Amino acid sequence: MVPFGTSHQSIVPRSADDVIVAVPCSTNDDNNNYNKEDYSDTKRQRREIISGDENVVSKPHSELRHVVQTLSGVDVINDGYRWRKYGQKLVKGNPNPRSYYRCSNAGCPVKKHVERASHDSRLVITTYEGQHEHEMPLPRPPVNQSTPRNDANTITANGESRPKPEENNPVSLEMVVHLTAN
DNA sequence: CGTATTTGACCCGCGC
DNA sequence: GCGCGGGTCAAATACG
Repeated sequence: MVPFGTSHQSIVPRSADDVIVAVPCSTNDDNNNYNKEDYSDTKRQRREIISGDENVVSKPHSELRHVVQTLSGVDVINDGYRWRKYGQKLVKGNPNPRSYYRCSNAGCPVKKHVERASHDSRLVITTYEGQHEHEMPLPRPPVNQSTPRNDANTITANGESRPKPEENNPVSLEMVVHLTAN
């Protein structure tokens, strides 16, 4: 079903530099714990509640929250989906702005927030909310992508989709996925 | 022309 | 009750 809707995180970044390794940490967030802020979404729900009438009752909390930390130079991790930016905010405790994205697919409620670590500009924290119920639209024209990398990103259980850091991967890639079945 | 991005304003929940 | 902080919307603008 979805790329990362299960226990395994098959996030397949096809950007230039991202990674692939994902650690299914759900309990022990000690070492990878980067959440200085607990990602508390407090006022987030009000929208769904009032606009959802009562439909929301159907799915009280079936949204998964994936926190992906990527050590990379770019803040936009291309996971294969089309994201539309709908906001940006400067949050406290972090000099870097947080960007809000929504899946461009019709009917796809998935959202994601992207922010950089306050003390590590290379560390990008992407928080996914919800699950994609569709396939990767990937606007990529199937004409004849002779792209050397990508397309072969079929995540493997080994997480060996490493396309190959041919661009710039001076930094060690570290990615931590935090699944929160909320 | 259509789509995506940008930016400011508005709204809401929580803490004091 | 007020202020702060965070999240979302919507209009304008830029780009393909």
